[in-house]
Amino acid sequence: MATTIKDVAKYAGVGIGTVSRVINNERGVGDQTRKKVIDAMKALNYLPNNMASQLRKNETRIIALLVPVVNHPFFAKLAYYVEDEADKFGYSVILVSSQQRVDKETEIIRRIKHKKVDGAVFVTHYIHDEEELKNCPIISIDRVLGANTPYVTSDNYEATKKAIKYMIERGAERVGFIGSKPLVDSEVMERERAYRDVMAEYNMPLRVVNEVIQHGEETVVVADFMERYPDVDGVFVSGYTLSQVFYDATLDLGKKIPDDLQIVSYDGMFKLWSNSNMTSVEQPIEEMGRQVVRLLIKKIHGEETCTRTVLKTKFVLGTTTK
Amino acid sequence: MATTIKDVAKYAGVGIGTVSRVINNERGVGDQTRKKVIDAMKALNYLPNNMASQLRKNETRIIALLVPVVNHPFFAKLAYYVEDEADKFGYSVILVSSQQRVDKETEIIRRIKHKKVDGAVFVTHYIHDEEELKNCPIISIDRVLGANTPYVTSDNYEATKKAIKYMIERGAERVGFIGSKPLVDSEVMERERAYRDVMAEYNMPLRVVNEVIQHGEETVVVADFMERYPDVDGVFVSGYTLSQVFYDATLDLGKKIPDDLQIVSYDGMFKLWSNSNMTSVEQPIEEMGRQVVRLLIKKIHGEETCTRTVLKTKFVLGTTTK
DNA sequence: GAAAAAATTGGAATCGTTTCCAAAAAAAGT
DNA sequence: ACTTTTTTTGGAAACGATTCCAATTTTTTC
Repeated sequence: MATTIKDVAKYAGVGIGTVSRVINNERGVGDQTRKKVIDAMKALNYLPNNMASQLRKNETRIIALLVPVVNHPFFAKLAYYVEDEADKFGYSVILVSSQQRVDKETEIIRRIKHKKVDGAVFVTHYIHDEEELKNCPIISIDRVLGANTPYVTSDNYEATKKAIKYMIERGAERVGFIGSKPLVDSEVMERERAYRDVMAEYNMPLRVVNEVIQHGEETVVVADFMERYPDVDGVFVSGYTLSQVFYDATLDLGKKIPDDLQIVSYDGMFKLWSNSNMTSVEQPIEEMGRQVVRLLIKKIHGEETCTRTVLKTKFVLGTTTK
Repeated sequence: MATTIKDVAKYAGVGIGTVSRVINNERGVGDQTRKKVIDAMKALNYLPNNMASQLRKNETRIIALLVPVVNHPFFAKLAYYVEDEADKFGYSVILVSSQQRVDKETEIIRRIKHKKVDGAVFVTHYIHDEEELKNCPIISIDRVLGANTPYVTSDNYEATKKAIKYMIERGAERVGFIGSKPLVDSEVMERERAYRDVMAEYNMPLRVVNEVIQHGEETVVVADFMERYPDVDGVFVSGYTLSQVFYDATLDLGKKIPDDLQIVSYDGMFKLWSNSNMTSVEQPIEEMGRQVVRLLIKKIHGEETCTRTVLKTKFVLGTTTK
């Protein structure tokens, strides 16, 4: 029953092609004609049917954003900026939380192939057949998915080096590293490499725990770390959840922060307490979100994109370092 | 270049109607024929084009979820459950953060009318022309949008009453209420009503601050409250952000919680500190998310739905009450 | 003022499904 | 064996836009 382009054409006394041209703001329509059409659209309360134009143009103008969980400051902020940037280009975002389930990723790939979405941003960490990803416009964050999948990341190596040296300069002598190892090849692993390099440079022994951590296991891993290295006086914590758990655990152990123990985190929680916050490497979430969208749209349109985009982090001083 | 239903039909040596029936799992196809078609689909690596079937069926199988911000535990969790439930019915969810902008809401209504989405869930708080919402499948949370817009809410009145009485039973004598007033008619206002009723019942004077709070103004409002009522020994805080700000502020003022001052929040933050958490009324987020989706899908299909759904909250004891 | 070039216009064909109707085949009833 | 009923099948029409080409009109050029 809805009014279609035909109704508008008839009402305005023009052809459907002309109406289409007016809708899409194309040039090549006379001024009076254009006005007639616009008036007709108003009079009939016409709204173009998106599904029809999608079919004809073969694009949905929808992208999928796949995150492990929505309820996490990093992903939530990322989702916001992705949505905001996509909107600027006329794209909507479908948000999917993989919640540790591989099938969700495969499902998104399926949706791309079914033309339910035009492309996707992957922030999750599962393994895929490289073949499966062929011709799928996908961009990932931090993670190396294969030759045809560009990714955006932050300067993990340099930022970690700087953070650790900062603690050492402020007196830390027994420096540890605690992290959660990603399942797949990811830039996140650069953090451990940076730590090892700094330790070598200063001739300090390694104090590392960096395993694949299941959701909920953080407490155990942290306890394990503190048991193995009870003498640490400076720790680099990789990741938001771990840093939160680690901080709480050290307080429970009666450590004075930062006097007994300095902490720096990568992507750590900013606010700890009324007047205290963690010294941390802050990722440029906004820039990451916007970049990833711009790259994806380029890829959707078949343009060339650079495969690796590294963005600068910010070192934010808090109260967990001297 | 993609394979279409026609290619499958030709390959299998059947009509396109038959193929369509197989795709949609309809009955009325002979067993051998069905097998032939399935084999053909596999052989040709056929994937139905969603846009085409959407156009024909006049449905997108997409719903929009409009929240004020994604980066907020309540909305993030809600988003997760909405997505999960929608997925069960074959719907995708487009997440939009209104970020305090009215135009985003109007934009969603536009998208429904353009058939970009089938319906929407509104969790935001702006005012709309009731006429504009006619024939738009929309469900809201907490908020009364008009006669044709059903909503889901929690038992605000009863839960608040219970929470306040709990503090009084544990010795609170000067009880206050601090909240953020919604812009539109909302069930959230029941909380203040409950507070006033309890105060009347116990013959206690009112200590209320409940205004429309712009984002970022919370600190000022809390300071204002503490200045006006420095003697409070029990406070009900409505809402997540406020409860966080309020708790920090009272600590800064040197109050001992819960000895000097008891706090209960509605939808407050659970974890405050390593071993402390806030006593609060916990909303049944999962149930709210799932219900809202089921109602919306009913509405999309033109079925009748009840206009007001009230779900039970849970009173969770923490360390901010005696 | 005629010819050439440029701008405007109309509408058939198309995108890839679903849906409907009529025809054919199979099953059931007598 | 011949109806009658039921099940299976094929394919035209439809969904509502865009895109292209040819036809028309307008503008420019000489």
